[in-house]
Amino acid sequence: MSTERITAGRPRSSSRSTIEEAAAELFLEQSYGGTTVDEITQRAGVSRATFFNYFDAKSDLLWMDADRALDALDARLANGAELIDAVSATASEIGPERVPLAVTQAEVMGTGEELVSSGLVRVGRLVSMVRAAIMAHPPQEHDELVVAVRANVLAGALVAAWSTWIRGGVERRPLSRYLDEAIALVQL
Amino acid sequence: MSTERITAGRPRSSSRSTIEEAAAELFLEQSYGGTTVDEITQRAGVSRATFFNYFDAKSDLLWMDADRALDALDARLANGAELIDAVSATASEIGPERVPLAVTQAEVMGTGEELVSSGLVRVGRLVSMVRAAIMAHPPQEHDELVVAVRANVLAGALVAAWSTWIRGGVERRPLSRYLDEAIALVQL
DNA sequence: TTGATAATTGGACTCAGTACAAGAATAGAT
DNA sequence: ATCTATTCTTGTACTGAGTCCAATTATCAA
Repeated sequence: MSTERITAGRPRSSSRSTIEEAAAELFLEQSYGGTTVDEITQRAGVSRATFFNYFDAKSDLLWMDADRALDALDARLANGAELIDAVSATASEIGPERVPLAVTQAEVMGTGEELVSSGLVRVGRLVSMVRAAIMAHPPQEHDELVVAVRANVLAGALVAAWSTWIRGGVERRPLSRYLDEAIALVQL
Repeated sequence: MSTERITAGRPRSSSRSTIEEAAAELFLEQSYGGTTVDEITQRAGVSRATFFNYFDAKSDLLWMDADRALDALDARLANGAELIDAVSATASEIGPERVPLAVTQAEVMGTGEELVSSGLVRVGRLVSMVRAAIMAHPPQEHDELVVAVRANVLAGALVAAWSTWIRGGVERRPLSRYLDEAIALVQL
């Protein structure tokens, strides 16, 4: 993946996963907003500076699962996979337990501004990826507006599928069902 | 609008517009990221606390035009207007000069995380409004996924139109042309 | 003049995120 | 074993956004 060690040097301790676990615990106990980075690193037995070696922002902790999925999608697209195929393949790796902390937190603490905006950052990333994929497979379309609309529409459908799947609760169908249905709705 | 005075009390001085103007100047001189709230309020001749009486966040200053447009759209929808009509009417009020500071700032300082996320917050607001409007005029559709897809798709088309219009530069056509075209692309 | 109301202000505070230099742990080479 | 390059880790100091609140000030109405 991204964090592959190449040469020698001081090896990473298990800091990353330790931090993730400490954060998950604390968020359950105190909620996201009620937990400081200091508390997380203290429980993880790690210095505060180390936290920012591993995460760009506290809100990254809410979206680790989503980010990993987006990374996987990105990798497939970089390999030249067709967009819809790449989406399907990535979705098939997302089991029912892969509900981002952000969602459980939203239920507990309402939809804070930070929660919304950090989540929308991921949507923005998805839109960028979709647009790049569309432009890489140009079905003779170069009109700026048409490309922009297609990218936003497709990304919007994917997000709708994903969020509906999330809200489906325990008895929901697999994510791929929702995706197929959503994509069918926007295929002209 | 929203800030109509009803009863007595100390009247607002011209703080809001003074702050907006000071901020616009400073952003041009120093860029958004290079300007602190302190500097803005100092130039505006106003206390720092007053700034946060008028704005929830520094990034609000980047999106004042967009927020006003969204307010106008919201008001029309609250009055029961049809979604497409409300969008058209609102768009007709947006002249070629109504390019948010965010866009000019993006050209200067690249697409910073804060710029992206604050902008996407507006997209989120638009999606919410579109979804509410769709559910208020139910063409017998109650399936959660279908509603979510429609809302995201339509909002995505609107955003695509708007951002393409923005990027069109000086010689662009009126915003309503872009919107009509984008909406036509997603009308089934 | 008096009172109610609401804007403004200063000041202290919390916390996320940045910057950087010093220290610690490893692999590989000599 | 020792040295060296590499890279993770940590302490520390700092900036700046956003919150909170009590005190002050400007206006309207009675």
